[in-house]
Amino acid sequence: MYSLCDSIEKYFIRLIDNSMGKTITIQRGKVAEEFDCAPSQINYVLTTRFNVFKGYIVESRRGGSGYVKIQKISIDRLEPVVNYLEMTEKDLRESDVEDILKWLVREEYITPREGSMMRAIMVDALNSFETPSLPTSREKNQLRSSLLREMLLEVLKAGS
Amino acid sequence: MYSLCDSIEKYFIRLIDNSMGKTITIQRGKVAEEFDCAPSQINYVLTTRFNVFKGYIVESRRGGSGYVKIQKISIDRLEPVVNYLEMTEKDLRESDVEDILKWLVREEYITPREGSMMRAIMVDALNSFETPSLPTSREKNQLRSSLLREMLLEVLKAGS
DNA sequence: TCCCCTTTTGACTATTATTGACATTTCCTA
DNA sequence: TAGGAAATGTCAATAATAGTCAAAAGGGGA
Repeated sequence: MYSLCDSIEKYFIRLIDNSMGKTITIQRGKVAEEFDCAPSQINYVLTTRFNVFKGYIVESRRGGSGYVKIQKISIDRLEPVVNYLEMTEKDLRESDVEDILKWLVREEYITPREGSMMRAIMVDALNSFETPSLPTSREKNQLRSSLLREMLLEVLKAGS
Repeated sequence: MYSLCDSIEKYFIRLIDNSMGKTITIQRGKVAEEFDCAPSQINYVLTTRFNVFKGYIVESRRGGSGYVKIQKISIDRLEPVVNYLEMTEKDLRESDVEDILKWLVREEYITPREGSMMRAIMVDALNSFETPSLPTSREKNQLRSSLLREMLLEVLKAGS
């Protein structure tokens, strides 16, 4: 017994697999009309079935001639790293970040240049946070974790 | 699927890339007539697609023999952008950051991955980090601006 | 049956595009 | 030099999308 969102998911997957470049561009309203459902149902499907952890990137634009673009990406060797960061909500101390970056470079997940850039940016960002509010050490760790996670996610999206 | 302003944007980009000096001079009224739209539509396209964050400078003159000149900023002349950042009270919206990073990637000044990482820092990570003691939206924009400005200054140093 | 998780909907919000009325600037000519 | 013609600029209103969020509905297992 398929639910509505299962059907919509299958529909998108079929379109994507038949497309060149594994990318489709749709209009939310049109699809909602075809499936005779609320437009926000499409958002639900996108959020639950076509997010980056499932291997998809979604971009959209509102307004006249608005669209939703769904792109299938190849999840490469970065996947376990991102999964790790996603599963563990733990905060990262500065030394943790250093360790992880060294590991990422050693395993050639990222280039040395990227590694030093990430380190530099994270330090810069934290220093810039000094004013006007004073983040606690714990908040800084949270921020660090967040920065690293988002950077890796972006790299995953960008591919190669 | 393309909107009118998408078409006009493509038209300008084609003209610019085919031109010598990456500069074109057009007449607003003529273009509006070709595309059968309101003249102010052209201003809209210029404002949203050909601003300094996207790597373009627009000049114009009114009155008899008026014109609009669109110039692609050469990547080795980032000064206008940095100046602009300093003039606009160091307050950068997310979309400005995205635009400028896309531009730097497009011009192959940074790699897509590097662009993605910077984007992650300045957009995703800042947004995902919400605690009471931390920056307001405006403060975030200011932080963004200063990070981007530092980065551009680095690029300027390295580039020449 | 009851509970919890997923799905579905709808009201409200946000963003983008398009147009048109009106303002401003510059050139040309009487 | 004044005034009209010929351009571009500005701004607000409207239309056309998509996004968010919370509440209701549904479904499967203990």
